[in-house]
Amino acid sequence: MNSRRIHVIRRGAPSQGPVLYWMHRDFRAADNWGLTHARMQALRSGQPLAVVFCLASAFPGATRVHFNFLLQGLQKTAQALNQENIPFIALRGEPGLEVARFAREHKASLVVTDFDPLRIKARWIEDLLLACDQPLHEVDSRNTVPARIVSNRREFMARTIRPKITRLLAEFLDEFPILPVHPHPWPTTIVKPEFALPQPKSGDKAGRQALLVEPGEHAGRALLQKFLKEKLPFYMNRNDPNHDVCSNLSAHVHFGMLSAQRVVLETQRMGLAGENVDSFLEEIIVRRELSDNFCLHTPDYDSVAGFPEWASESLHKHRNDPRPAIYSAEEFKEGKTHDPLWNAAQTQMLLTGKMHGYLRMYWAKKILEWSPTAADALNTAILLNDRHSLDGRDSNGYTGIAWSIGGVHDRGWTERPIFGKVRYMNLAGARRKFDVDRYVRSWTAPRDGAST
DNA sequence: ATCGGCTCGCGCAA
DNA sequence: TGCGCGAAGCCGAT
Repeated sequence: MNSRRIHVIRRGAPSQGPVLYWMHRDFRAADNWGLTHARMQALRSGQPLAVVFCLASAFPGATRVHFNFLLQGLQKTAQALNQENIPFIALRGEPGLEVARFAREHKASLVVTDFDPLRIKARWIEDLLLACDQPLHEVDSRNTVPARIVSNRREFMARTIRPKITRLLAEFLDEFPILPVHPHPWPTTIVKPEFALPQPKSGDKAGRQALLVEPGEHAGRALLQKFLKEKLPFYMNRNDPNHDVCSNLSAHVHFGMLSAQRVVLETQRMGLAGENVDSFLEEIIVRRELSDNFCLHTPDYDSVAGFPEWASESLHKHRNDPRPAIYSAEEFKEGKTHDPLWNAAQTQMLLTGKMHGYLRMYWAKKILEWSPTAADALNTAILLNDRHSLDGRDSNGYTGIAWSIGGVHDRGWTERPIFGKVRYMNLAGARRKFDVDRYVRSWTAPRDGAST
């Protein structure tokens, strides 16, 4: 495999001892460069290999629905690893500390882990570095071209990162190697991981509906096949939420149950081409890379401090503009605004764990319009998305919301109240693009006590 | 239905 | 230094 995918965080003299792969972003056994690197190192040194996962006791914003999706997927991943003679070890607690403890106890010679630009992951990795002496390698399995290779600074917009990615695609869009079943068995008995899966309470619509999505890496590949065959030909309708043409892959991709690189390879293998394919590849390659680039090079990726200068100034200038309405966090959450389209989008997210791509922009921009300040709006949007979207707590989410509210990766537009020069969107625009009333009818929450 | 203006700054050509 | 152009638009003129 291309050694440029490997970012050495801590070097170490070669030593005898098992290799650990600490999985915390790319939750899959297949198409995983981090696991591939760990396996190849263990093969080379003739050592056993284990995959270690630690269930964080506290993961801000995550809910039972998220944990269910993750843990059900991990059961499949553990089975797949078992076929490869690689044990899957589930720990619980503070991830960096627990993985370090495990590495010390088993005298590991190397720890390999996933790349992730979010702050919480940087803290976990710092914890691990302080709590053990093992060398640590980080591998970017989330992006086709590793984020650290694409660019070493914050990119201005998609236009500036696109040529940098395109130049490197020939080098990094390669097939994942097939490796032998691992020949060196783990020396000690592994307690089979037991995930206590909290079941949705009866009457918990959100929990039930979100779980109708089949989790796991096999399900992710099946969804991909279905999308490429049945929906991609109609992808020109992607901005119409009444059309079921979106990939619906974001939850699987967010949890790393499906590799973005596999998506690209599979699209190519099927010989697909044309405008629809170009649009889809732009999303799965360029926009994803841009999101990781934004979070990697913007410490305040979830704060107004991360907004570009022109947008911050403009929003500040309009901070005292009268708002047509101000809603509390609770009113937003319950979908109790005056705008039926906004309420419908919010309801769709609450019930299914996802929101249509076009509506995400509209939804976030209206939160800006109906909040006391841009900072309040950003907090509200991030809180709701992290908590209720299955693909929340992802660089994509922080970047998309920063685009909507703070003009990140966008340019200025006609100055107007509240928004200043940040791009404005309204109901009239939505009506021009699709049948708003039809969408609203399909996602109007039934009132309590109403018959169905 | 379609067009131009709004508005900013990067990256490239010169 | 000048110029083209961009992550999803709006609005008024024609």
